[in-house]
Amino acid sequence: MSAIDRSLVACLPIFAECSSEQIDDILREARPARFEKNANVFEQGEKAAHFYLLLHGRIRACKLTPAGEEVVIRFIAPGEMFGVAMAIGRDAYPATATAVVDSLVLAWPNSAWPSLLARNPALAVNTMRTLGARLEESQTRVIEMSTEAVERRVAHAILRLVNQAGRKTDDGVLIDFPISRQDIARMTGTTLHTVSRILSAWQTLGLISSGRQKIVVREPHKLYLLAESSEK
Amino acid sequence: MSAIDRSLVACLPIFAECSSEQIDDILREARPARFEKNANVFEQGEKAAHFYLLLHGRIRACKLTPAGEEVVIRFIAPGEMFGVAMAIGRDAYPATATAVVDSLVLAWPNSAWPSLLARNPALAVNTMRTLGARLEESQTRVIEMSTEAVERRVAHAILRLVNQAGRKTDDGVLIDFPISRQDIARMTGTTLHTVSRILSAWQTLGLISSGRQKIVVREPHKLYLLAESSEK
DNA sequence: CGGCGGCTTGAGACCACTCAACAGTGGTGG
DNA sequence: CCACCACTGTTGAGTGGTCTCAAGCCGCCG
Repeated sequence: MSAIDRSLVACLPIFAECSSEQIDDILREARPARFEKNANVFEQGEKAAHFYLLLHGRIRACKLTPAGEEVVIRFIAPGEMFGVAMAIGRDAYPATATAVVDSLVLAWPNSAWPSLLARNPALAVNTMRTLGARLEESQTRVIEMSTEAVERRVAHAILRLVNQAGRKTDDGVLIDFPISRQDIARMTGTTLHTVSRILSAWQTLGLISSGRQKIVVREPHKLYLLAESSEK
Repeated sequence: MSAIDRSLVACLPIFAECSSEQIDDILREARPARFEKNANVFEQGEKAAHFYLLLHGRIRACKLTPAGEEVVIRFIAPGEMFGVAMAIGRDAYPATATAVVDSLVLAWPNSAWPSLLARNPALAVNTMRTLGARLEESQTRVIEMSTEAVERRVAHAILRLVNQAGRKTDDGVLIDFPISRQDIARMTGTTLHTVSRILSAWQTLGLISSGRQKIVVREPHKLYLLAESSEK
């Protein structure tokens, strides 16, 4: 079991600098779990009992505002850790994690964290890097929302999705999981109506082609120019 | 020298769980430095050579967008670490750090980081908590900018400043460092004109009193209600 | 085949931005 | 010590991008 797992995860950045023995050691305490599409791995506010590594599938991390609106924090790709409340000193999950397609995860009990950390110093370094990368992405979003109009924000969000989940096809780059106008609206701080209008306009221009929960970017470079150009 | 320093920093959360010997050990590699008001401790994009702890004063962390606009990431209070590019695996500073009042910092060479970490496991844990707290604050800002109108965002920003830098006075709670309308605009993604109008309105209502680079919150509770109330 | 969830599109209203002019404040140098 | 200037803040008018409200379409699944 753990031999199979190791081959799946050994090359992940989170285990960089770890020896095979250390990785086996870490994996020994993990249990695999499957979650169906639309199932929650955990919910915001729930007491954190485990932390996770996504092996296969796609997870959406979502926060609920006091007013009841939902904001998409990020989409989690295979190979990423998530639900690491323990690492940042919290005892409840700060967001809700939902499988957007059938997903396979590894789950560690929180109690395993301190000893894993003590035995594997590289894990701490890698976790700090991961947190740093997420912090930068979050700050990038703050900056975009501070300075950019809606169309540019949507363009940046879609380009980010292309980087994280793009799959080349004959027509262009497909975002390789179901994503709705509403999802994009909740990532960019706008409404599904405005997103729909923008995507329709782009479709007319030939930049993308899209359908029900599906987006194919036909002209990534032109979309990039639209996202970065300072005029207009 | 290091004995003096230790008494200043021993109670900081970043050194929680560290023994006196460990703290002395950490401080031995640090050098104090002073920065005058408006001086930059470091600039965005500059190669990171040191990481810092603010002992006294106030630092503003600011990011410049490709289009040349500035966004205020945060204000750093005494006792906080900053410029920890090394910890998150970057070799350049991601933002510019400017002293908003005359400030005193401790500076460590980046080369000290790995050995400090190796010798003080608690430092890694505390750094992860710090990063986690910043990540949450950044995400909170994303959520506010996604879902709230400008007036509420300004209210939240000012309440945050009250928590971080509030000083009780006869008139109310003073934000204890010079802060302009422009600063608030760059924290909330709006313009100094709009901030000025909002603060003028609040002044008329008696919620605050303000002047040149000065804000006193007279009615924190009413401001809180304004920030949270779902109607309007 | 019916219903539901996702998507599209139009019309109107309004918040916040832009542009513009001016007033207070504090620091500086003659 | 006063005059000047740079910086900060105030306020008005007009505009436009985005939201809200509303209606209807499409495609999938039960």
